[in-house]
Amino acid sequence: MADKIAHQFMERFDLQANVMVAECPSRQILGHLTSRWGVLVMIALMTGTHRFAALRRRIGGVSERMLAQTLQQLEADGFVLRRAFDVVPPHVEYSLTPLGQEAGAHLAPLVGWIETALPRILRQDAA
Amino acid sequence: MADKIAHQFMERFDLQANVMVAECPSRQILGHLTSRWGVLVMIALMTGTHRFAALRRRIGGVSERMLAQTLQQLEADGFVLRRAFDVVPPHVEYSLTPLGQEAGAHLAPLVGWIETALPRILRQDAA
DNA sequence: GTAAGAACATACATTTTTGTAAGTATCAAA
DNA sequence: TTTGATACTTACAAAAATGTATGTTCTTAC
Repeated sequence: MADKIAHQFMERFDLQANVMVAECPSRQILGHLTSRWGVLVMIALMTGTHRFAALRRRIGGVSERMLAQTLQQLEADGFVLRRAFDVVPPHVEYSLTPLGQEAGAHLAPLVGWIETALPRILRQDAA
Repeated sequence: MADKIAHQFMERFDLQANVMVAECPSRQILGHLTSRWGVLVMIALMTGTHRFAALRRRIGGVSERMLAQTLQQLEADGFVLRRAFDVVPPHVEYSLTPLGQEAGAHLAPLVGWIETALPRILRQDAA
């Protein structure tokens, strides 16, 4: 699917990926990582393994549909690891892969900065 | 407008903003900064002042409409400074405000990491 | 004199994203 | 026995994002 296409471009961008180029696969990865729920899922998983319902409770406002979709995307990119136990009721654990932790290590500071800078940012708005 | 509402919530989140809370204004800021074109505009402006057309050429795939819209949003948040010279044809320069540079300082590493890690990320996909 | 460039605004159409509601299977608690 | 919890999926609908095309206004280059 879309993955095969990415690999074709990959050969051209292997030497130097560039997000400024529309066709560069890095664009899509950036998109997944900075998607509305993607960032929050990554941040939430930075604090350790979580189950689906736990993530949903932690991330205010996500619908089940969006959470599932986002997790699948991040899993496909290799950022999230999904471990399912074959029991009933179902038990599934989500965590970050080593690659995901690297990404998270860059997302966390950004989010952290926004949270602490928020008062300054909002004050600026009025000006 | 929406700004006034943000300030109302602000009082509650002034002590500690939290992106995990749906109503926290930090969510919107995060959204602007990580929007499809927002990230790229910020990154582009990290390298200095640019004119509208220059930004458009630099950021592959942006339409005039989206670039203008994104720039206005970032300007409203206080991340981007717009300087217009009253000449004809029009001359407008965009740059990052101090606040914008702080934000950019966190976005750049993220994007940089994605670009260098891309080969690893894409290989992971196949697995 | 006609085309091109500058930095957008605006209307309209389409695409993408997101939400809502309901369904699935099984077990434990009330 | 009805409800709740678990982790989803699917269909349908509404909302949001994005693209395309056109217009503006004046000047310079061809």
